[in-house]
Amino acid sequence: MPTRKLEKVVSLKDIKVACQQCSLNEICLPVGVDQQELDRLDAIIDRKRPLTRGEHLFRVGDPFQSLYAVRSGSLKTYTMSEDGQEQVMGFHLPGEIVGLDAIAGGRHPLAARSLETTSVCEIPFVDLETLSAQIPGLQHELLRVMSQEIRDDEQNMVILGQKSAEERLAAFLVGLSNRFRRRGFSATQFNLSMSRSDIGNYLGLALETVSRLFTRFQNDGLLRVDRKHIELLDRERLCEFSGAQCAQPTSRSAHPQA
Amino acid sequence: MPTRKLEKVVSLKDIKVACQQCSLNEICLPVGVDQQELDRLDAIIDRKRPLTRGEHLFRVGDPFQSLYAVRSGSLKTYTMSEDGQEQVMGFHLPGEIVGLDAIAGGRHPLAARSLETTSVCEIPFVDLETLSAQIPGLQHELLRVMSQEIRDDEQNMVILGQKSAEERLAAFLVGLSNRFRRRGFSATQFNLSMSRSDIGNYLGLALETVSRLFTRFQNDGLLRVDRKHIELLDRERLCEFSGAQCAQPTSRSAHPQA
DNA sequence: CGATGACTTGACTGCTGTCAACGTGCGTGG
DNA sequence: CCACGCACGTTGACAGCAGTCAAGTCATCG
Repeated sequence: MPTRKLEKVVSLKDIKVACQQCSLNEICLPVGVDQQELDRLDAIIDRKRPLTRGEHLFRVGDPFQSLYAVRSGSLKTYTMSEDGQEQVMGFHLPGEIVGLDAIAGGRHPLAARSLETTSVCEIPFVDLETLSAQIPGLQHELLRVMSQEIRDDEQNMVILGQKSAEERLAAFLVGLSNRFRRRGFSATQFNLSMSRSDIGNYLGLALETVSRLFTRFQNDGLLRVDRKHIELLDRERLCEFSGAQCAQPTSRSAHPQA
Repeated sequence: MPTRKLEKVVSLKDIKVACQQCSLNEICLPVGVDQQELDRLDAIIDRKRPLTRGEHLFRVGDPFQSLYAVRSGSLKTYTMSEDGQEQVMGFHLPGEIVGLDAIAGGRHPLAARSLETTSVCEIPFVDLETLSAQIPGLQHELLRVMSQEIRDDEQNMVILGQKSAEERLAAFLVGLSNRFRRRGFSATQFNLSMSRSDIGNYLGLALETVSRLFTRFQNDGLLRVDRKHIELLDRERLCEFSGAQCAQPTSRSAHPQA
C-alpha cells in the first residue's frame, strides 16, 4: 500500500474535521484501523482553537488529561532547571504526538508552547485507553508511537553524548528534513520556526556556536541560510557530516505487525 | 493505597517462579492486576537460564519477539556507530524492562549484553498485547512503563546536553542510588557492574574523566570508592552537585489512574 | 524613525579529550 | 607458590573545541 489509501475511506464530508482528512492520517495513530473504528476515534478527539505564537498548550505540573497531536504549526517542549534556566526538550511538527511522557506521572513533566500559529487535536487519554482496549489496531498503534518516541530519544542521546557541535547541528537539520518530507513538505527547503537560541539549547550548544556553524555550513556549500529559511544544498554530505546513520526512512518504514 | 497490597494477592506458593514472588512485583508490570489476571500474565512469561557475563540477550537487528524484564544481575544496551565505535545507551537493573524501543521497528535497534550473571523473564510481545487488550490494568501498566521510559530518556537528554562532567557523574550515581533503593537494595552502598569505560561512554565522557572525578569526589568526602564498590557518604551534597531535581522518588510516585 | 530583539562575528578562556605512562588486581601457567 | 601477562584503572601533560563575554549588524514593529 504505497499510495494513499484515501479511497478506502468514506466520503470525507460527513465528518467535520475528521482524522481522515487530517494530515495525520498516515502518520498519526490511525493505521490498521478501519472506517468504523476511525469514526469512534474521531468522536473522542477534540479540536481546539489554534494557539497563537508563544501560547502554552500546557505547563509543567499541569494534570495530565490528554495527548495532543499537532495538526499544523509547531511546538517546543521544555522545562526550567531550578535556577530558572530553560531546557528545550524537543520540537514537534504536524503529525507528531505530544504528552506521552505524562502518562506515567499523571502530570506534565514538560511545558509545551507554540512556536508559531499552531493547531492541535486533543485526545482525552481515558477515552483513548478505553478505545485501545476495544480496537487492537489502535492499541498497537499507540504502543508503536510510544516505542518510536523512545527510539528517537535514544538517537538524541547518542547525538548529545557523543557528537561534536558540527555533527549535532548536521544531525538536527537532516532529522528535520526527514520529518518534513514524511509530512509531505519539501525535504530541502523549510523554515525554522524556532530561534537559534532554542536550537542551541536543544542541542546542548551555545547559540553563538549554532550561528557560527550555520555560516560555516553555508561557506562549505552544504546549505543556504537566510534568517529562518533553510535550503539544504548537499543533503548527502550533510548526512555524512552528522556522522550518523542517516538511512532516510523512505516511508517511515513498514509497520511490523505480522 | 499507600501501603503494600501484597495481602490482596493470593498465597504465593501455588505459582512456580511467578510474578508475585519475583521482585518485579511492585516495580515491573503487575500493578492494578488481580490474582487471576496475574496468573494469565504469568502463563505467558518464559524464564530463561541465566546469562553469563558478557553474553548477549539480543543483538542489533534481531527480530523483535519479546520484551525482557531483568530479574537479577544487570544488562547494558548499546549500538555500534558505523566506525565500529560502541555507544552505550543504558544500564538495566532488576525490575526494569528492556526492548521497548523495538516495538515500532520490529527489530532491536540496540544490543543487550549482560554485565554479570543475569537472569531475565521473557515476555512474548504478541501475547502481552493480546492480554493487555483484555486486562485494562495491564494495558495501563504497559503504557505507564513506556511513558516512564520516555520520561527517563528526557532526563538523560538534559544531563547529556546541558550538564558538566561533574554534574553528569553525580547525576548518574544519584540515579543509580535511587534505582537500587527502589529495588530494595542499599541506596548508599553498591557495586558498579559496569566498567569506567562503559560509564564514560554512557555519559559522553572519556573514561579518564570518569576516573578523575571519582577520585575528586572521594577527596571531597562525597563518597568512597574502591574499584567497583561505591559508598555514598554525602548523598545530599552529591545531589546538589548534580544540579538537577534529585527529588528522590520515595516510592516511585503513585500510579495516576483515577 | 528609533527601539528592541534576534542574529552574527571576534577575542579569549577553560573544560574536557587525547596521548602516554604507570599502578593494581586477577587469572594462567610454569 | 611465584612470575608473568593482561585488562582495568589512575594520574599527568598538553591541546583543541566550544563556551563566555563583548561588540556590532540586521530585521521587525510600534
